[in-house]
Amino acid sequence: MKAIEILNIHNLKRTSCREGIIEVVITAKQALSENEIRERLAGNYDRTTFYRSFKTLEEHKIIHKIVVDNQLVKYALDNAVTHKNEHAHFYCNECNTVKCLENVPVQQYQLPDGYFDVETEVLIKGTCANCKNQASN
Amino acid sequence: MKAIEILNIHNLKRTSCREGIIEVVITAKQALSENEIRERLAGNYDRTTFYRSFKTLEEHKIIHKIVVDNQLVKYALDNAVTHKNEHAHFYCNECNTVKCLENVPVQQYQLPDGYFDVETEVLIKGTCANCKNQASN
DNA sequence: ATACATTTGCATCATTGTTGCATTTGAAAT
DNA sequence: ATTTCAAATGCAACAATGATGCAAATGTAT
Repeated sequence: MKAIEILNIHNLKRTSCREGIIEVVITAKQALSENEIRERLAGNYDRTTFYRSFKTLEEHKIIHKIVVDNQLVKYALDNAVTHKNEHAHFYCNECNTVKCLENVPVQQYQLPDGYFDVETEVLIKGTCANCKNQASN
Repeated sequence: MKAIEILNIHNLKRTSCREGIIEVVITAKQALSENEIRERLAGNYDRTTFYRSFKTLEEHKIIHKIVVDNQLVKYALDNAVTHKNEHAHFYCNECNTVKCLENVPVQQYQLPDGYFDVETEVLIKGTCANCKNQASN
């Protein structure tokens, strides 16, 4: 799926900023921060534009945001695009990266009476496979 | 358990700021933000002092932090004090409150090979029992 | 090529997190 | 009770993220 197709499907204007963000996020192996996305982008965009683009893409469920410990914000392609389920996220304390665990679905939680859930976020913190290997060398 | 006892157990100096924060959090029915805690406190403390007090109390697992959508930060008494398990948290979209679901333990997630987990955060968003009742009136 | 709604860039501000450093305070020793 | 010193506080300063108003630029339908 190309960035422009995604924008068309959602009836969003095909601006270079939006297109660029989607392309970067599609090809990324991990969730990326605002600055990491900016570095991988050709154009030079204002922070506000970035912020508003992220917001728009989030609202259309093209990307989603993962926040670690308040302040570390990362973006990744959303399930709605990849046609997968809600998944858990993993934050590696060693390399500071966030990965979508696409094969780790969010579990159902039994809520107390009267509670109604809309969405569940699961963030697992620890050491990723990459960093664990390095540690055992 | 009194605030001073808790500080003594952890070998922390009994400063009025720390004591006050613990007392507020112990009696709170929900997780509270920095400002909500400040309002319930007698003394007037600098933001940095607050920040460092929270950090110290967190490090000693006396309180813990719940972050909603990056920016909404709430504090609550930690499991280690109440002798309970790691639990899920609930954010109510209606009344904007965060509650510890002490009876909803965090579930175990099966991670991909090589991944090692240390901690899992679960935040469930939706409507709380209180707000659901009001809606049905 | 034109027109207009949308998006962008810039300015500005709020909230949370963080650090350095001088001053104050808690608590141990006398 | 007084002294002493490590630890905590208050203040200043700064970083990252979120947010809004408004004029200028841009995408897209005509």
